[in-house]
Amino acid sequence: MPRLILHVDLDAFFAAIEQRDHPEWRGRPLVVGAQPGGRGVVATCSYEARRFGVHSAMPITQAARRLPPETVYVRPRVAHYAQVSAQIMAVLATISPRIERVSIDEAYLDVSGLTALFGPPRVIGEQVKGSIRQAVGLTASVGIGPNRLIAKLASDYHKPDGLTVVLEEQVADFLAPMPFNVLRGMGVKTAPRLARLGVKTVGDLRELSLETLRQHCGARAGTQFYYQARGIADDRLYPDRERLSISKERTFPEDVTDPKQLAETLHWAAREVAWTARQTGRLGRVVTLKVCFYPFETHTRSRSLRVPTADEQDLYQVAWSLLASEATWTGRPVRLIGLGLSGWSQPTTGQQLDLFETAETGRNPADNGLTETLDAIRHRFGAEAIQRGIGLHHQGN
DNA sequence: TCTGGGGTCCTAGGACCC
DNA sequence: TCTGGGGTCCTAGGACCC
Repeated sequence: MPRLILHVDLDAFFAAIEQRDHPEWRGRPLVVGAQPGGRGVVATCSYEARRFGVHSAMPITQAARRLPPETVYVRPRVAHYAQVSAQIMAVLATISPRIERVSIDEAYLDVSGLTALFGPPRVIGEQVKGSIRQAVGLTASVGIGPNRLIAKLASDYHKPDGLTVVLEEQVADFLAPMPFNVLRGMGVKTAPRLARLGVKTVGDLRELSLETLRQHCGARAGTQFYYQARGIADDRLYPDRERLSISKERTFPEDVTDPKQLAETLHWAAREVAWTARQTGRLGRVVTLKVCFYPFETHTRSRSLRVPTADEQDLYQVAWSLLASEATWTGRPVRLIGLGLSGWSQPTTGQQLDLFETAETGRNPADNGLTETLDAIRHRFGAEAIQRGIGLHHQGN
């Protein structure tokens, strides 16, 4: 008995919310993202803007050249979109409790057992679209298939406001004529490699042997593509996946060489990351510094701490020492700098638990109380340890 | 022509341990 | 003295996704 997986994807989500909230912007090209002239990209744009060839991830300068003067440009209001998203997810959960939210505007539902209650797959799809429209006044595209891949491709098949059902016996015919780069994991690096072999459609790709695919795409990805081309993919949901890392980064309007400005930005990132970590009850052991130079040359440096932390001073000091220990970076203009925390572990000391208590009181993360708490840990484990990021799992490091 | 910000996953080498 | 192979951790980079 094949499963029935439903994928729901809100149409031009950010742009649709802005047009919903601002009737005067309806029917006009609208871009949510960077301001024209700045550094940045299109996050989402309205269908009116797409008619000019503009799409997500397009550099804003390029988009602005294509779009007419009446175009509306707005900065993303992510917190607001997240609220709308939560409303939608709540409504979806009333249709099937087996739900996996994959991003702010996408979710999978396992609707395998629902045909007895609602009727055939198409009726379930209509129910999903109808309840979203009723709850938040937005349209969504829905795809239903025997697994995640087919459901996702089906929701992409008709946009916007689409509904596509692909039954198991239709999978092969559905896939064969599609451009092969619709497969998951087929990006700007891998696709050209296969295109050189003469592959154009999923049907073409299906002619390649497992060995050939693994040779050109790597063992893992190659195997994935082999099965995807045959419509074989995961049909499970992963509802409660824990976030594995927290990070904050900033691209400067113009490249920066001033160390003071880099330090300030790292301070800001450390404060934000530490705050989020504490609010979600996490202590991390791995601090990662990310730096990007002209022209888009990106580097990361990370250090594993012996004592997990969620303290902004710790994060800042580790990141700064990682930056400072790279002699060849000194003086180079920096385009982007950021900081991440990962490698969660349970709090092991009373002082660490105090961090969360402080977070729960809602006090400003810059509050000195937190630093005092960390001082206690420093005292217990050694100041040098925390200041240097302690790190040093291996001798001689 | 220029490329955000937040993520996940994979690969690969070296260290270390058994 | 010389040798293997597996497993895990750490680190850096890269591809990809929304």
